[in-house]
Amino acid sequence: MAQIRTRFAPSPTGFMHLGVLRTALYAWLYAKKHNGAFILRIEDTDRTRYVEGAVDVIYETLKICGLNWDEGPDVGGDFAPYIQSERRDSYMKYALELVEKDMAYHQDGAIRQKTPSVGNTVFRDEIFGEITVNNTEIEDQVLIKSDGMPTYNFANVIDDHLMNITHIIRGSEFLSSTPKYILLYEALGWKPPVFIHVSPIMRDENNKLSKRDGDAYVSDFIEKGYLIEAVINYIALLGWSPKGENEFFTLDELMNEFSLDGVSKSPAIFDELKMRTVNAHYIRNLAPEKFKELALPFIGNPPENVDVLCAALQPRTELLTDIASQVDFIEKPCDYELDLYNNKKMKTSPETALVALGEALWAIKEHEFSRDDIYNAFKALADDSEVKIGFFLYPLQVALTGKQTAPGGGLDICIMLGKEESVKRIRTAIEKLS
RNA sequence: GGCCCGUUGGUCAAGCGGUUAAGACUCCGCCCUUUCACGGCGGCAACAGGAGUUCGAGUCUCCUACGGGUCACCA
Repeated sequence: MAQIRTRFAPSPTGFMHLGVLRTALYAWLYAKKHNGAFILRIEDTDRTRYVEGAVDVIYETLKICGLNWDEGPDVGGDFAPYIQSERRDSYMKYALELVEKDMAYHQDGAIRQKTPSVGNTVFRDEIFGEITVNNTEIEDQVLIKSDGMPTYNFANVIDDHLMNITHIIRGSEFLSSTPKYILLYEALGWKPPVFIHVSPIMRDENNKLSKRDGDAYVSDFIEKGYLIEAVINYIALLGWSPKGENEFFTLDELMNEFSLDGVSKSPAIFDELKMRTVNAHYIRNLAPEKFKELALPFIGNPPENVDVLCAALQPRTELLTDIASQVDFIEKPCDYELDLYNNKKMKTSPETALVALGEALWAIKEHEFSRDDIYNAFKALADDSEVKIGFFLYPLQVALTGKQTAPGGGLDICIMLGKEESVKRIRTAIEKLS
């Protein structure tokens, strides 16, 4: 059997939409799963929409996603060029061939295909099954516009055939125009490729996820602190479901798992909350060094023991961008009211805090500066006075951070900040309480 | 409006004639615990509606409703 060849054919608009990325992903997965080739072709027949640098955005996005292409404008290939505006001559040739065969005609400077007015056009879509359309529904379509450029549909058919594309994976908005494609393949005497239409990603029940919503671009999500692997994983599952229970996949795993029969027919509503939790999962599973590398830019001036900080931050980070608000105490404790020392569960108050902090000072000074040693000191203290250890550690947290919730308990923060800084902050807190 | 397609919890979804109708996210409890998280355990919650076919229908057929797509010399 011939090699499977899929293609991704975006128009260079300057941005990569999530839905577009998913289509590219499916095309890539399908090709790679079957040891096929993934072709990148730029569809720029509409010169009025040309945007400077837009092609680079496409390259960059595919690269960070790991969707490598086997043929394309930059890497070349046996069927170059891969930019439609550079392929102009071939389109006219086939259009004229159809005119020659009396299957198309000139009109107002354009060339239109003659389409039958009786009978049905039937085709099969791998997702939707067999679809039948009455030919009376199909108008004579324009092949070449009066400016000499091919229409999108015509260029597509020609290019896909010339590039030996075997499977066309694209958005379901093309389902309705597929009969036109079929008619064109028939007129040209070519074998149509396999059609695979994928339903759109929706913002809500009524609207597609779109540029107007402001945050539908891949770049938006990266800026928000998403890991690209998480984005890929999430959108892969939007509209496709794997066989087993596992919902987390690397690109390679997706490639192995991917199968057309798991692709759903109905549109899927995008849920950022869920994508966020997928992202959180990816962040938690990062190697500590990797997390540190990604987190550092968001931390500012790191504390004495940055590794402890990162270890505390990692399970508390869903998006890289929510690190900043968690580390605002590192430079100096946040401003706080004495009331913050009141905690019902810990049975603490400003008064008890004063005592607890005095003990904390002792515990830190008299013991090895390690988490375990200081913990044991507090534990003994707590057991002696028959209180929970939080009786000592919660006030410590407040003194060190000025915050009710922190990435780690009092002791963790203490270790993060280091002995000297901790002692300094505890002293300041004691003054404030006195 | 014509044509094409779709419809399982709030969301993603499994299911492909016989199930107590999976799982994940959200939400709510409980446990763990020095806060908050992580983690563990448990819970709430669905076959759009109506006719058929069948011993039996979420699964097949038809109708209705709702939703999407498309009807360009845009892509």
